[in-house]
Amino acid sequence: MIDTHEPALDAAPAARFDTLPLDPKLLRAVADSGYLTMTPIQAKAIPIVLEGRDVMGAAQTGTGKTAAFSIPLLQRMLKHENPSVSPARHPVRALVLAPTRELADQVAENVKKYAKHTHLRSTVVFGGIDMKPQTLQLKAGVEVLIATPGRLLDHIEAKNCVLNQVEYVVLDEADRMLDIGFLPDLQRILSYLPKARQTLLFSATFSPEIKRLAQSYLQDPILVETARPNQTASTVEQRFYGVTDDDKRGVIRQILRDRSIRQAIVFGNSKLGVARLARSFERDGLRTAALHGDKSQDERLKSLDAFKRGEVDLLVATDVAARGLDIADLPAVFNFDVPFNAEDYVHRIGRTGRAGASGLAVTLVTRADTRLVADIEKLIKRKIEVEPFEVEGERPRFESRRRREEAPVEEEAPAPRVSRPSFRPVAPSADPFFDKPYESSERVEPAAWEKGKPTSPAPKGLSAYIKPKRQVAALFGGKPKAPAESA
DNA sequence: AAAAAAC
Repeated sequence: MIDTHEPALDAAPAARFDTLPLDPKLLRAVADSGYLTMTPIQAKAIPIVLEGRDVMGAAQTGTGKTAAFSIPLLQRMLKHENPSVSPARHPVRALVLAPTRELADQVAENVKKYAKHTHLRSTVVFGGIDMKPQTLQLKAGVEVLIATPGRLLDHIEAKNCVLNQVEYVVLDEADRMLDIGFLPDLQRILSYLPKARQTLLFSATFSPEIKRLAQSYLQDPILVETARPNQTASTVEQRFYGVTDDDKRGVIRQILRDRSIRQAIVFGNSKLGVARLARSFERDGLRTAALHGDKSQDERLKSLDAFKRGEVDLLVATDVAARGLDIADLPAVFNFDVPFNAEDYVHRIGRTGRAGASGLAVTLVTRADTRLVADIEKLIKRKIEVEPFEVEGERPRFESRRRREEAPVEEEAPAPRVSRPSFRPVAPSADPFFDKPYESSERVEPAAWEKGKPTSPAPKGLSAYIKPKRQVAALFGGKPKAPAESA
């Protein structure tokens, strides 16, 4: 298990929302939502957003980033009406972009909640569903538009919305939005917006490359971070079990049973794998729903809703569910596959342990995952111990059959065995890297973000993505594979 | 080794 001790970074008593210079309409909505005090990211970011500054905000998963940008933006929109435009025309004044449809939907729900006592209208547009109702909403006029990139471009090109009056832009899960897969769409969208605007970037993970790239989209920004970047919530118990592929399903079932886990998300790396895994759990009698990009949008929303309502126990999902989704009191997350990007590990396990609740995150590790685990270890700056797992019951079918041929046995209650992917746990390392103290930075001007880095303009485009060569830790006690062998 | 986001 990972040492989750965190230094107390924000010892000051939590400030209340009603100490902020907010319109009574917004304070009432906040109170309606049941919120009294601010989380650290909210306490730090809201005053700065109110000042009109560009912000890059980094805070742990599940600490209220959505409210941290939407509440102060609504306040600014109430206070600074655009005098050149009649309010009756409802031009889009604030644009929020999110990387998945479900997340856009969730953000929109929150914005609506905070704006409900104001005259400000909002709507959400994303792909996979009929454009017409969205078009009608847009033509009726909205001040706040929440969107995924592809569908927004469709609406822009169809002239269903005009974005030349946008004063505020938010990139939720900003590091993903600036990722190579989204960047072209993002740049096209930004090209339709006025240059003079306030831009906010929020995420739980920001790599140094992305931080640098992000600066080219911000003006004189302030970095707000409330914990060491890329940090996982200290309330989440993280475990890594070394297993074989054949044992993975059984291990999950066993943990669910042994720990009496009510509900969990199981993450897989591929759509096909997730679909198969979901069917397998279904056959085992678990109430299961699948969520991935090959499902219709209708099915996706139904799966998520059923899970949130507690009608299904297991949500088997790709990384479409990794980021941002707020599922109340989710007790556990399983990584059936180790994620390809270490950042996604942080986001996946961030679905549990939200808002200070406790949670369990189990990652199943096979011998082939050595490098990926080393990447995670490096990102979260914590020593990872891969533990052996004691499996109850029979071996997976093909193995037990083979064993029977060799030595026929009178099978009674099968003895527990250890799932052994033929590696040994990591030896404790003396690497001081993992115990580096965290230096809190409340207001850091961009130049200081990258100490010692060249002060030349931030690189635009692909050069920002060239990562340094990854180092393979001798995680399983073995040597890194020779190139000839790995082919 | 993949996923996501438009039709």
